Amino acid sequence: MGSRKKTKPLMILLQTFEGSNGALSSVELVNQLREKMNKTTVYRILQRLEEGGDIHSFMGKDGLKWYAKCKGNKKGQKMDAHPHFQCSYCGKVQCMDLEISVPTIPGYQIDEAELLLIGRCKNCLEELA
Amino acid sequence: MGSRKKTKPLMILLQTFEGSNGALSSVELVNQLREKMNKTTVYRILQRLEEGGDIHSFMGKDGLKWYAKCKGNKKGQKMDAHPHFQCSYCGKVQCMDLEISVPTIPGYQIDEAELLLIGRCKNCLEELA
DNA sequence: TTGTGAATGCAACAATGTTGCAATAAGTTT
DNA sequence: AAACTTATTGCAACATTGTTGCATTCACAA
Repeated sequence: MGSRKKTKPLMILLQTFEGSNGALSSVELVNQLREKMNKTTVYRILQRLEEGGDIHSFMGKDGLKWYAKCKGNKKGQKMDAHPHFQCSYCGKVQCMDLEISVPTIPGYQIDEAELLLIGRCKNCLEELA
Repeated sequence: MGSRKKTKPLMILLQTFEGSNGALSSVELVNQLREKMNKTTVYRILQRLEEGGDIHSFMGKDGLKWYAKCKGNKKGQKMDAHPHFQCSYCGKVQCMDLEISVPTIPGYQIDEAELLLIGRCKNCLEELA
């Protein structure tokens, strides 16, 4: 008894997303998992998870890559387009549960759309009040 | 005659934007101006131009910072929100002359919105046809 | 057990961007 | 014009984010 299998990095990473409501930046992930796995592994697993459609990524205004768990949308389907909100005060990023309207442009083929909203988040606004 | 003032880096940079219809990435700018000025100067001038409202910046899907000249909108006014299109084939980025609709989110203050559209641009589509 | 391919760690590298400081240029005051 | 002051630039060194090559380990199948 007791000889349980070592939890795999991929699982650890997925759990990290479960335990967080917002999006996680690469930096946050690398730091938070520093003792459990190598940063190369973090990046590689993120890539695998993204390719597999389990998480999606986008660039923050801060120049960091942010990752979040995919909710409703099935694997491979790119156009689930919800906006992301980045607070310019606390820096945190969240997925917003809204549909965005993606414009059509004659002559162009649009495969993906990222709407990044920048401002002040609920928490930071309340702290101010 | 002939002793004209040396053109200042800031002017050179602004002219670079004039001569280009699309957006320019930091990398492109640093490379293109390598012989005329130091990369530190490029970055510093970009910052000044952005603060002054002459250009605006946004993150591309490629993780690079892209810059483009501000057209209609007056200095300081952030919410002119037009989308940017990045071609995943040639990598080029353009400002799209469209208004985008920025959602409202109760409890949040939205100061800025960036819509990045990713797909295949006119040129790349035509080459395929 | 052995063999095979995938997954991981490690170190070194690459690219983008920033900082400190010295040198220069531009503008002001006397 | 000379002296002073401030802003601009260049350079080198650094910081951060991310990638690559290669050796090692792990998981699984024969």
